Amino acid sequence: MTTRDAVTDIPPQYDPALDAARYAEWERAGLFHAVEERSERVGGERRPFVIVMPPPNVTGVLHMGHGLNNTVQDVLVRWRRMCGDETLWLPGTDHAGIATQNVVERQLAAEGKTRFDVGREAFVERTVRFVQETGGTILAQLRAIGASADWSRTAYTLSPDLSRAVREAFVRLYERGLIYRGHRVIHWCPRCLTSLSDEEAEFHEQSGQLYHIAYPVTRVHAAEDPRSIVIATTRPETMLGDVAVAVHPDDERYRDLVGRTVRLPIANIEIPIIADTYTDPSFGTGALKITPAHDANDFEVGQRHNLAMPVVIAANGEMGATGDDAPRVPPELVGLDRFVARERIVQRLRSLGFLVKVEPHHHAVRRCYRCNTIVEPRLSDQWFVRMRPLSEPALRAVRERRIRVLPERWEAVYVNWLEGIRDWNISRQLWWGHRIPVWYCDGCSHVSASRTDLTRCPDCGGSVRQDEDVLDTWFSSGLWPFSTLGWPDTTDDLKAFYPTDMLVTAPEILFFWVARMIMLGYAFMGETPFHTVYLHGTVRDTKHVRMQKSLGNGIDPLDVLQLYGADALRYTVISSMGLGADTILDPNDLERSFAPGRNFVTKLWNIGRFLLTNVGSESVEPLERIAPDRLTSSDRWILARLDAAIAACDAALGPARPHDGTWTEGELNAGLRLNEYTEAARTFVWNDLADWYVETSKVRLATPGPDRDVARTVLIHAFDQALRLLQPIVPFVTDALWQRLPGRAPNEYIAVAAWPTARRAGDGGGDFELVREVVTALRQLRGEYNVAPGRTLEAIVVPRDGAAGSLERERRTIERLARVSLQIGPAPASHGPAAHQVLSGGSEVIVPLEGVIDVAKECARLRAELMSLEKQLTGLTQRLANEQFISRAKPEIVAAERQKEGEWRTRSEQLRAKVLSLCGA
RNA sequence: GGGCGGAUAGCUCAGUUGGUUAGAGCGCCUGCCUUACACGCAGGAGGUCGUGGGUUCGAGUCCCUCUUCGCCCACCA
Repeated sequence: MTTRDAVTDIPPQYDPALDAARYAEWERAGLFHAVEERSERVGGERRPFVIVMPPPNVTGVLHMGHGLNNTVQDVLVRWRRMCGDETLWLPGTDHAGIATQNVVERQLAAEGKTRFDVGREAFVERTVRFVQETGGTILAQLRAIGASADWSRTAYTLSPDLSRAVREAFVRLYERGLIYRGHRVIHWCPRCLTSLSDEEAEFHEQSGQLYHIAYPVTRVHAAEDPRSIVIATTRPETMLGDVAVAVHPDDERYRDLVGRTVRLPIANIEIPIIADTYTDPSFGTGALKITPAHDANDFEVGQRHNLAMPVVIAANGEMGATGDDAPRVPPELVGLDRFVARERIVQRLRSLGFLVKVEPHHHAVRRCYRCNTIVEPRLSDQWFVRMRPLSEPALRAVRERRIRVLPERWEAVYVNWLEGIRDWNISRQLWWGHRIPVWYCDGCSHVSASRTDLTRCPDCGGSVRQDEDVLDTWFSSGLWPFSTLGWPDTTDDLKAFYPTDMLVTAPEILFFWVARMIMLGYAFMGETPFHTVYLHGTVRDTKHVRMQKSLGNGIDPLDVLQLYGADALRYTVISSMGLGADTILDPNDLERSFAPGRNFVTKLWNIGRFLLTNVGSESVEPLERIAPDRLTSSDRWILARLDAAIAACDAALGPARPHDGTWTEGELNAGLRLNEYTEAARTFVWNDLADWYVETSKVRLATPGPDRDVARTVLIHAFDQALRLLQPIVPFVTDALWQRLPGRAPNEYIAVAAWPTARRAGDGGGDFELVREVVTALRQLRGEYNVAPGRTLEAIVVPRDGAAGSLERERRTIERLARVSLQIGPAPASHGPAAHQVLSGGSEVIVPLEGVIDVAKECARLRAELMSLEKQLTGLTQRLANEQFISRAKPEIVAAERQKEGEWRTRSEQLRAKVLSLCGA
């Protein structure tokens, strides 16, 4: 905004429709562009401050979760930018393997096709096109909420650069022996047709049935009594894949049966009874069916006992077996969905008499985190990352305080997870993602992991084929803090900006993403990727249900922008940002949720409106040139309040980084209290600046003379500083106002203006507190006696020692704010019925109200006040008489209590005298 | 099954190491369009800090019990 509108043209509300143009101007001015040479790590002058944005899914659209996450980051980044750091907020998107593939597959399904109908190459091409069409959406939406990211560095996990980093990372881990191919039971999604990591297979509680099934023991000779072993299972369909029944070796009930066999019903084959300590004798019947191909634990038992591992459920979740195992699945069950088959098998068992009983059973089943399908444990070949060696430095980093996790309680969760970490299945049977850079030789069966595409076997020169699978999408996001800066090359960006500083995200991806970034950061960079992990809460509705599009309880941030503007959205989100606290918003009442933000923006706007119309266009002296003795008590007061507000904001935002790479005890949990920061800035602007200082200044601004200039200077200074304090939260309205302040050059932007520092000068304006007390007391009396607003009262203030002068100087302010005609001095010898108010310092306010005052009412009011005060005083006196308190409480607390007691006593005596004179006994 | 967090005004939440008469926003009541703002101003009502016990001179704050809501983790079929 280079033109300054005539003040009369300023509308009474800020118009958020102008936000987009304003943002475009910021971007044009390059305000958010970080310059690597300025980083002190490469010889520059500035400390770097870097946040890498958690990349949203490339085809995603903005929801409130993004809104919250990115607003938090933007506030931090804007704060540090004003503090003079070379600030980089690095944005980007994630190709989001399964998620994106599922979207495109749904499109295909609408055309009646599957991905197999179109083929791998065409499918990937189509997905690339889809990403090109929709990929920019969410980044544009982030601009709309004001995100001050460095868009020139926008990254994408599937870009050529980052894909090179992914391949490099894979090969290095492979070469270090940390990646291996394993044959084992993994989580399989029969809908997505891919394996999943432990984290991607989420537990969901559900009620089901526990089926008790009798497996008849094979008789040794015809005369033997028929016996059977009863096993319990929640998944009867897997029994077709059973290869044994296991009992505990010490279990007396079955000791004689170990080594014999049972006949598996339906499949009608003989399987052995084995002893294994994995079996818990106290659960159910103490006998356990072993299905190595369809249960991870059974797999281990199977390995120990060298058992066969027949697969009886196909990849798509339908019953079926191949080869020698084919006879296990009866023809009528082949091709049935696993859950249909379950019912059939149960019916069959019942009719055959093998079903002993069915019990209701509550348990947790794993579901695919992308499509919610119940995951099927499945035996297959997958690539794994050996995690133990990687987890050690990641654990040490937190234990040795090179990384802090806020809120602190998540640190224990992080540690607990890393301590029990298991190998990470990184291969996915998908088409959308980074193809695994491994080639198999057709001739010599040599396996090569390669940085470049191979066409010939490096060993024998034979033809090769690349592994069909792609990598877990979280593998590439795990490299994000350095892959986005140019790794594996040693780029200037990497030197200037790695390690980054803070990582801001939701706790739900602590394991998926944060922990892996830390592990991979150490693995490849030898250093932590960031020193602070800030985990914020979740956006929920008023029933505390997580906001989700699919649940229909979401709020579209774009609706909020439209109705109330980006600043209102940001203010609302940040002001409720208690450390780790969830944000509750009402999707059915946007007004209620976002009005506070909008109201605050309007208030700020109108302070500016007043100021610009009243300060005038003449130049304003800078505060430094105003001699201290020209400042009034109100000036000194507001400047002291400003200092306090700055200190409170600084304390709430906290240290930006640890001093020497390690967090001290005191700093570990300090800062990032965004709600406290917001509140400190808000109360200053609204309750101090607007309610008192602006009101006080009105008289001075209307009176020509040297004091008018002082008022103009202090007003402009205080407002300027307040805007700076608020810029990170409400960047649009503060920018609009700040640019219009007198003396501002056209190309100055508050986003890169200096963060305020306290002046710590002057006496703090304590005198003005008495003025405020007098005004408040008079207003209360007006209210108490229902004095008509238009009526000017006569009022007498009897000042405490030495207070007369400052009261006299603020006479017109008091008269205006309280609508009184003021007399300052000793109490008149006599006056008619009057209302009295005794103030804290011993000053007294007397309002004679002939004809209006009700003596009885005033007596009642005074008596009530006296009683209340004396009650408090009694308590206080008792406390001060208590030797235990005197000896054990901190001296400063005792001193404060003593002083308070003195004040209260004086006040109580004065009140008592008033009561006696006005009301008699 | 293990662990963690919340329960404070009608609603949504602050309340740092125990120490003034427990605060804010919204809502509510009364009165005001007082020429920056009715998205506002002034005044006001409203809380036995979930329950029961304990430690302490003193507890919303520390300890234990219970109730309740939520979250994370987990190979008991």
